Formats: sequence, structure tokens, C-alpha cells
Amino acid sequence: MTEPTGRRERKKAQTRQSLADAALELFLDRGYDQVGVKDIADRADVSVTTLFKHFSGKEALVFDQDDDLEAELVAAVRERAPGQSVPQALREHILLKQTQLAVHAADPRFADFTRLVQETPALRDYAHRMWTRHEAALAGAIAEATDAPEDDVSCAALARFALEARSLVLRHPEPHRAADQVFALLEHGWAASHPSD
Amino acid sequence: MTEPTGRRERKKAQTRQSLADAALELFLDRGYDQVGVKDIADRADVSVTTLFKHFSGKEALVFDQDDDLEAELVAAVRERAPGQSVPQALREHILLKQTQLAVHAADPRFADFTRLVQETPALRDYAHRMWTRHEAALAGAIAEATDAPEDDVSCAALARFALEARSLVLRHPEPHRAADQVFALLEHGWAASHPSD
DNA sequence: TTCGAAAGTTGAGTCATTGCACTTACGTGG
DNA sequence: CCACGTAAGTGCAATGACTCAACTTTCGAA
Repeated sequence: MTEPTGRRERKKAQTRQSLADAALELFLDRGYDQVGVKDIADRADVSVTTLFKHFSGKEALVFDQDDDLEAELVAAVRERAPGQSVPQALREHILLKQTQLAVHAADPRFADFTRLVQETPALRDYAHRMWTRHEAALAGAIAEATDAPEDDVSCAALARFALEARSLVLRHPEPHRAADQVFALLEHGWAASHPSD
Repeated sequence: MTEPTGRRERKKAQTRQSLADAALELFLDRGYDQVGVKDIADRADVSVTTLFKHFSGKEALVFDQDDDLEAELVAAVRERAPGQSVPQALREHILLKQTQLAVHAADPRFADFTRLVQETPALRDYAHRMWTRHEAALAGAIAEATDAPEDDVSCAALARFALEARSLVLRHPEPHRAADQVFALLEHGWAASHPSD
């Protein structure tokens, strides 16, 4: 009664996938702005209306539904190794995600996809929004982990900064080294007021 | 041959001002999304095309041209009081700007305007983009002020975080106190690797 | 005074996105 | 196994932001 796919849901998923594939294909080929949603719908052989039933907008066509992203972020803080500081846990989690994505890089398309996103303002902004939308949840997790009040400003700041760190690190030629530096800043700043967390 | 206003430039400025006034008026009255650019153009008695000759988009209608914002930011770092750290200088500069804006608050409309911006996603995002666009320049200034390489990651991080701090601080009921906490984090983190800057 | 260029206009057109009134085809309860 | 509710998909029209390609008007500087 739960997942074992009915034909209906299979078709739905398939249509969705066709759209995503068509979009990526066309974007990589001609560039985001040179592709209309009509072109994408045509290539996936559905109507434009249908396209918008599956995706909330043009930008969403090339991003996965990241439903558990927030949960993982919160878990990284809550279930960090004993003795590990919150900033360190976040640094690792972000680098981990980065590496996991890098695995997908087996696909030669992935490098192109990344470049596309970075070079297209609409996509760059969208990705950034999708990522930073978890700030409140992360701030809450940090507050909880350190017995701070729910709305503590330092926690909100650490959350914001850690999330912002991602794009800072990604655009650097040596992400790992960059992450060390950026999080060192947060680490020391945080340690000054939170001795042992 | 330079500034002493010709009639031409006066008219241009006047048209621009009419548009900005009309836009603010209508936005405050009906809300951003309930106003079309046509409505604004009509009220200012110009064509829609003319509106877009003066402003790059609908959101730009309610923001000043902030050409010297970047220069002031850089100056705040470069000409900070002797012995003052970079993060401290930035904290003061941001709070100062905040206060300067508060002066304008003589106008009872200003509070409404601020609320409008914060409550309208399109405007909030636009304002944020306009503010964070100076990240590279600020990072450069910080690097210069601390004899770090032009593209040092820590400098970029401090620049990014300081700029992000603004919205963090503004949404807090006690901005001054919030700024103290947020910049304390940056201060300590920065001091750990930059002893005396 | 004349002439080029800037300010403005009109009107048509593109593009993303939404709403509405359909048809089609699953899947489930009887 | 079949009828019926409902979710998937369609076509079309509309809106709203923005652009483009001719114009016309009006300064201002040589």
C-alpha cells in the first residue's frame, strides 16, 4: 500500500525524468537562456502545462528534490562524534556532500552541469536559495546541541556562515584546503564563546 | 561642461523621480505584487518603455543608485582607526549605515518601506543581492589591509560573512546587541590567525 | 542655426507562469 | 470484473515583465 509502484506512478516518474533529461540536454547544448520551456516540453513530448505540473519553475528542472538535505544537516550536528565541535562537524558534512557529488562526476556531463550552474545567474541563485533555506532548521539544531535559547543570535550566525561557506569553498580550486581555512575562522570564533561544544 | 544642470538632465532626473515616487506610493498602498509596471508608468505619465529606460527592473524602482556604497565599505576597512581590527571596523560601519538610514526614518513612510522590503521576497532578495555584490571589492580591501594575497580565502570569507551579517542583524529586535554577538564570533575567529590587524 | 544624439513614444513580440475547461486512463471498492 | 472517482495530461487564453525596432520630439553644442 506504500511504494510498490503502480503503473500510474511509474508513468508519472517517467514523464518527470524525461523532462529533467530534456532540460539538461538542451541547457548544456545551447545554454540556459537560449532554451524555452516550450522546447523542453516538446522534446519530452508533453505540453507546457504538464511541465509546470511537475516542476515549480524553469530552474527547478535541473535540480533534484532535496527533501532529506535538511535532515542530514541537522543530523550532522546532533550526531557528531563525541568531542567534535559543531563547526568541525559542519565542515566535514559539507566536504562529504561535496565528495559524494564528486562521485557522480564519473558522468562526464557532471562537470559541464556544474559549470552551467555557476555561469548561469538564474541557476546559481536558485541553487543558493535551495541550500540556504535550511538556515533556520540548522540554527535550531545548533541551539539545541549547545543548550542555547532557540533564537540565539550566535547560533543563527554560525548556521548562516556555515551554509554560506559552501559556495565560498566550491569556487576555490582546492576545496579541501579552502574549507580548512574558512572553518578555522568559524571554529576559533565559536570556541571563544562555547568552550567545549 | 560637466554638472551645472542643463534643462535636459533636469527633466530626465524629474521623470526618474516621478517613477520612483509613483512606485513607492503604489507599492505601499496595494503591495508589490498587486501593482503592475503599467500602473506605475501610467501614474508617472510615461510609457512602460520609458520606465525600463530609467530602471533595470521592477524591483530597482524603490532603491537608490548605491554607487558609493562599495567605496564606503572599502574605506571603512582601509581607514579604520589605528589599532582597530577589521571585523570591528566592519561592525561599526554596518551599524553606522543602519543608523544613518534610521535618520531618514523621520519620514513616517520609511518604516513602512522597510516592512515592505522585508515582507516581499522579490524585494528582499534584490536588496540582498545589491548588498552582497560588493563582496569581491571588500575581500580585496581586507587582503590589502592585512598584507594577504589578493585571493586569500580567509579574506573572502570574512568579507562574505560580514556582509551576510547585515541581514542577520537587521531582522533582530535589538540590532546593536545582535551585531555585538555576531561580530564577536568573527572577531575571535579572525584574531586567531591575524594577531594584530 | 543647424545637426546629432538623448529622451520619449507606440506597438508588436517573447517568455515564463497560471487558470480553466476539458479528455484520458488508472486503480480500487463493490 | 466493472463502474466510477480522481490524478495525469491537454489546449488555449490570459497576464505580467521585459525587449526591440522604428519612429518623433527636444536639447545643446559647435
